[in-house]
Amino acid sequence: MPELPEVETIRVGLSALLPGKTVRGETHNWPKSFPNSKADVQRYLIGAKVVDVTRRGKVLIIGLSTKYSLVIHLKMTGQLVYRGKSVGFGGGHPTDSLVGQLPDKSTRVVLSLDSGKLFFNDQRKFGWMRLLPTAEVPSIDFFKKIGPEPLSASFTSKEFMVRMRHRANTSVKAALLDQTVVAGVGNIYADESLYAAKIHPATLVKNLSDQKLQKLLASLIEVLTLAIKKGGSTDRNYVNHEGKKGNYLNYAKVFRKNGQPCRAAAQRLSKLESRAVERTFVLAVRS
DNA sequence: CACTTGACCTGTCCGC
DNA sequence: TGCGGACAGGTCAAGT
Repeated sequence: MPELPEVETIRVGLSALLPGKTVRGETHNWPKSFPNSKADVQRYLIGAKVVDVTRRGKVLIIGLSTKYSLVIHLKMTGQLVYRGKSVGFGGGHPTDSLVGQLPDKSTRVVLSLDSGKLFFNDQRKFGWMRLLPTAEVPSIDFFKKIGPEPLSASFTSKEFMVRMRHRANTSVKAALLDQTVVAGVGNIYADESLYAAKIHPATLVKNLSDQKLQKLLASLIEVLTLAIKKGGSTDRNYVNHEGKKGNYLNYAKVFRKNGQPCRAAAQRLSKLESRAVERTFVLAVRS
């Protein structure tokens, strides 16, 4: 679930907390969540200072003074929650938090730092965190094939169109979800940007005009920017570095609105007509 | 190369 | 109430 806006929210939060702090310990209870050897942990993680926290697509990268990095993919249900020692490891405010006392039963990895602990929770165990030499990070398979950052100033609509056209025979939604086309888009922001651009998700890319694709990119940028501003989306699982939910779904127009009347249609159509549009709308929400 | 499918996992919900 | 199955949806490996 964590897509670009959610991972970016965590990145900003951890950037304010971790740099300069030293890692004192690491424990994990599910090997796939942290596959490195004990020897590597001793050599490159314990005693290392956090240098920076960066992001590429949906992947978070914690740079270390040992010239190794912790590369983290939250996949569907991953959470990265920091609790300072002064605060203790108890839960957050009940209304805006989804996590209580930590560690909990979904905690897979705990990093101890001088100032507190970083908890990697992952209900479904799809996510992972691994130590890699910083210089090798860009050359792992995932990063070698990944597309450009949609919010980067150097990303042009021309490049977007070229990449989309390579997926001529797939649905436009499948193309948007393909990380080698554009980095960081998942289900929520694909649905929202397609709706904003008035494109049915099942439309084949080859049947979209250049103009439509340009509109789609503009919508995507708009949607992602607002989502970051609202701290990301919490559907069921996502929380930020403080364990708090995101607010974007209050602004979402279609994601998880299956069966509800179409707002755009309700504004300008008679009851009879809007009923027909509602059916189309429900179709459009399904992936 | 373009595209599809199955595997990886657990918690939740729905029908019987 | 308990129990099985569908579903949730991001990647990767292996398939056509």
